[in-house]
Parts: sequence; structure tokens; C-alpha cells
Amino acid sequence: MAKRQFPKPTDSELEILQILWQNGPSTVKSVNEILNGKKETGYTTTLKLMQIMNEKNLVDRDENERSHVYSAAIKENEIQKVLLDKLLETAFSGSAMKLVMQALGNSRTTKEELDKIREYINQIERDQK
Amino acid sequence: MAKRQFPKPTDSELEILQILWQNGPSTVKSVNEILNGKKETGYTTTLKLMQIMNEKNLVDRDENERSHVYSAAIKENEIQKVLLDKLLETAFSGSAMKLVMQALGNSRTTKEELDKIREYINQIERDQK
DNA sequence: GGAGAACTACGAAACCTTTCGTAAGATGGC
DNA sequence: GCCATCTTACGAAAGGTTTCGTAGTTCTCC
Repeated sequence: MAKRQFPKPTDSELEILQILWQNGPSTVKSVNEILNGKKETGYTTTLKLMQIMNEKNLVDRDENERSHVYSAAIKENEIQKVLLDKLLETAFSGSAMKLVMQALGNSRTTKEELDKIREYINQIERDQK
Repeated sequence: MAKRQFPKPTDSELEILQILWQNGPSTVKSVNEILNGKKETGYTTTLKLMQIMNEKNLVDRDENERSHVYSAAIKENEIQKVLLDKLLETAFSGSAMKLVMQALGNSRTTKEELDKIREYINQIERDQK
């Protein structure tokens, strides 16, 4: 199963992908409205961005309706993996441990989440045997 | 202790910072040589980049010698925190747990490292009480 | 002290991202 | 049918990053 090639999304593109992941297939209009909740963004700006993302195959476009419906063409997981691997490489010299410890140190993580992580670590160790 | 303001480094700048962090204060020449181990890079390209980084206060420059000596002006930790927070926000919707589990899942982490992480989690839980 | 080597400085080109103005096409109500 | 409105398409400007050619400066050593 060959991996389809897709370019690393830019920051703006990632914001839009987030919206599509959370809300499912959406029109430019609705994406733009959500975007405007965070920061003022012109309609045609959002439109153009999504058109470019379509060219890059970051999103699919359904043109059956007058208002085209866009949907994310890649899974959230895939992008997370790509970006995480890159950060790991460029900022943490490849050490997942350093990255994980920073992440846990910086953010408030609840006891339940910590327990889940610990359980996950246990599982990895079991699998490694 | 007010935090000095520094701009988020670009990808190329981050590569150079990495080299400075790992090798300590360095001349353009030596940075460029290391850079060339990974990818072909013209000398003046590296020079210009480091000059710009100096203007942005990402690196300090010692001009006492004819070959100026550059050193990272920010700690590796600080940049790691900035970039990690940003990734957390933009790609993981703020969930450190999801990020940590992805990181552990993707990469080969040794048993020793996993143990260290577990110990760190224990410590966080102790401190939270 | 002159030639060549090693550096730095500067400016501009090429490229990418982001923003938005404007035009043109489709739709719906009157 | 016609006007107002919604939507897409296009192009270009503005800003940032990356690359590199060229010129100037300093040093070395014969």
C-alpha cells in the first residue's frame, strides 16, 4: 500500500484542516465563519486557501452543489505523524523521550490521562518482548 | 524576570541552531561544513542566514576574530517549548496525551527511556497532590 | 608590497504564503 | 426577464524565506 504523497500543510492550511476534521465536509462559507470566530478573515481569502489546498490534494471538493463542499483528504493521524516526526527531528534531535518529557512538563495533564499514558507504556514494553 | 521576545525560527534557522547547540559557538565555515553533510548549501547562503539570525537576536556574534563566532542566543529548551506548544495547539487540539501517545507509538523508544518516562509521570503525580 | 585566499557585506532574484479586489457565473424572488 | 445576492475564479500585491553572485576587506606569505 503505497503512501500517497502530500505536502506538509502550512499554518493556515492546518487551521482549515482542523475545522474539516472536527466538523466534517463543509462549505467555504461555514469554514470561514468558524475561522472568523478566532480571527478576522475575508471570505475570498478562505476560498482561495481552500482552492489551493484542493490543488495540493489536501482536501477533496464536491462540486455537485452550487456551494462546493470540501472535505479533508488526509487523516488527522497522518498529519500528526508527519508534523510530529518533523518536530522530533528538527528540534529534539530525534529523541522521543525528550519530547515526551517536555510535553508532559509543560502542560497540565490530568491524573486520568497520565494513567492512560502509563498503561500505554506498559503495553509497548509488553509488545517489545 | 521578563521573557525576552524572539521570533519563531524558520526551518533553515532551526537547522543552524541545532548545530550551534550541539557544537557550541562556531564560525560560519564550520556550520556550513556540517550543513553540507546533510544537503548542499552555498557558503554565502549560510552566511546570510546567520547574519539575519543575528539581526533577529536568535544568535549572538563575537566579532573579535576575523572569522566571526556565532552562538545560540536562546536555550534549546525554550525553542522546544515554543514549538511543542504550537504543535500541540495546531495539530493536537491541545491534548498533550494524544501527542505523547503518538510520539511513543511512532518511534522506537528503548526500555530504559520508557522507564525514565514512567518515573517522570510518577513524579508529576506526586507533585500534583 | 602584491597576489591570492579567506571572510564579510550587500543586494537582488526566485520562490512561497497570505490577503484581497474585481469580475463573472448561478440562483431566486418579484 | 431583471435585479440583488451568493458563490466561484482569477490575478496581483505584500510580505517573508532562501539562495547566490559580486564586491569589498583583511590576512598571509613569498
